[in-house]
Amino acid sequence: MDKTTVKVTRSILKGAPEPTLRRLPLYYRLLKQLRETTGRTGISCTVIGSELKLDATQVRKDIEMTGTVGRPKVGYEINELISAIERFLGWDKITEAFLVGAGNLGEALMGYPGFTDCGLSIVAAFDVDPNKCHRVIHGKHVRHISKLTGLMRRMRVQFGIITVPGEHAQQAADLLVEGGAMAIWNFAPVKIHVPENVIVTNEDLYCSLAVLSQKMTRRLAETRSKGAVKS
Amino acid sequence: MDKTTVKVTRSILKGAPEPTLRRLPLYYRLLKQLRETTGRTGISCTVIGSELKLDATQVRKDIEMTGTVGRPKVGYEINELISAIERFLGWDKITEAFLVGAGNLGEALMGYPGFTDCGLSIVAAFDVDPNKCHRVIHGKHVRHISKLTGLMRRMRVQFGIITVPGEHAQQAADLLVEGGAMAIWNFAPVKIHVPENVIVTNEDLYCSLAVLSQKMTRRLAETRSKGAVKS
DNA sequence: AACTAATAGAGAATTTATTCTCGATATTTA
DNA sequence: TAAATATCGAGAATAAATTCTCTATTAGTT
Repeated sequence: MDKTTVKVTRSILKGAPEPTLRRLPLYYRLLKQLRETTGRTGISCTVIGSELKLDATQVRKDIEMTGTVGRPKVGYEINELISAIERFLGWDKITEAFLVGAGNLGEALMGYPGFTDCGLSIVAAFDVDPNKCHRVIHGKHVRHISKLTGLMRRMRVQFGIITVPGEHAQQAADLLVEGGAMAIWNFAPVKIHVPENVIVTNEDLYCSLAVLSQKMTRRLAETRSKGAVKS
Repeated sequence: MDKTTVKVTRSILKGAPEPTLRRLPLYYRLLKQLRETTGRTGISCTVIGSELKLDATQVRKDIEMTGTVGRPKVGYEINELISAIERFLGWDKITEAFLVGAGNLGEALMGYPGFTDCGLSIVAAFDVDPNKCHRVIHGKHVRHISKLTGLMRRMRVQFGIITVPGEHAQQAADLLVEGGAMAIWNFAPVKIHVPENVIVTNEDLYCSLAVLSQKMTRRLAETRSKGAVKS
């Protein structure tokens, strides 16, 4: 068993570091785009790095996690790399999802292009508001929330997306858990409590905003002091 | 100049580490909630940590960045801590923003509760589609995109939010830059190119999805092998 | 007033992530 | 064919983030 195998095995056992996981989609998108727009079949870390303004070694280590091997002087096969990323992230298999909260955000997600590439298929949406129910948005039915648990069990859907207002997020989570959810993608800006075996990822806008806000604040402080402070 | 002062100064000069910045809003939310629902005035890192399932020392170091000092055996003043976080992130000052793309996602953001707490005020939205213009959503006017640059300069708005489909994101960014944007919050899943002095933060759903997808994939692999593989 | 328990704060130790360096290899060019 | 060059892959070095350990301080308790 060579070194690469060891690393790949570890990546499967312990999972890739989160920073790596968050960069893989960037490579994925770039690769797909290159495949579409240009005719090239190979790519090197150097090029990927300069396109995305990342260190080439970092790109190489990330790619290593997916198990793809390259060739000196040439780089990687674009097609092979794309497949490897899909396989590594589980984007090669279809995951069906229920969405709770058919408001604007929910509707936006239902029409989100490219989720298909990630194997994510939102099969139905649910809402408490009867006015929002019985509609069809982007080809998906919106049903009353009371139907969620039953349908979820029956259809064996294991993935839930929460796009309800914060104050109802916990209820939504409870229903999804009752329906047998294995994972929940929570867009509400609240911490939801679920059993330990349920995976939760929060999409918290305020966390990103904080990063941006502080950068702006520091930039403003710099310009105010006429560039005296260098970072 | 004591040690704390040194650290705070550094946090102003170099900025806090991103992981810290992303955790501060979690504390902020918890503190606000505690202030509203309970009558307590003080809080310790231990409590914050156990509430949010974070290490107490980590919480303490994060708080240290904001310049707040606590008292042994007691902890921190909730009010003081809230203000310190607001000040540190720049959430104590109002930032006016223009939003480009009045689709579902844009509409969702316009109605997002709590942006006010972060000092973020979306003052107007813009769209190419004439059908979407001249409406008022959540009290904000939607205007035609052709008006963006002029209005932005006139009103001295320096913050832009992009919620257009990926294929138009670059155009939107160009307009915002032309209008004098200092910072852009990009919700389109594409890399936008802007001058170096413009701050960009991407809200890329695919990056989060990648983290979640891989966790699910690994979980499925574990259960398939009947728990033989432990992480 | 002494004792106990809880906590902040400082600094060390550890872990994790990123970047650098070098050798091996494949491709292209002279 | 030989030389030059770009790249991967491995490992070392560095940097960043997290966690641990200890001390001093404060509030409550006996």
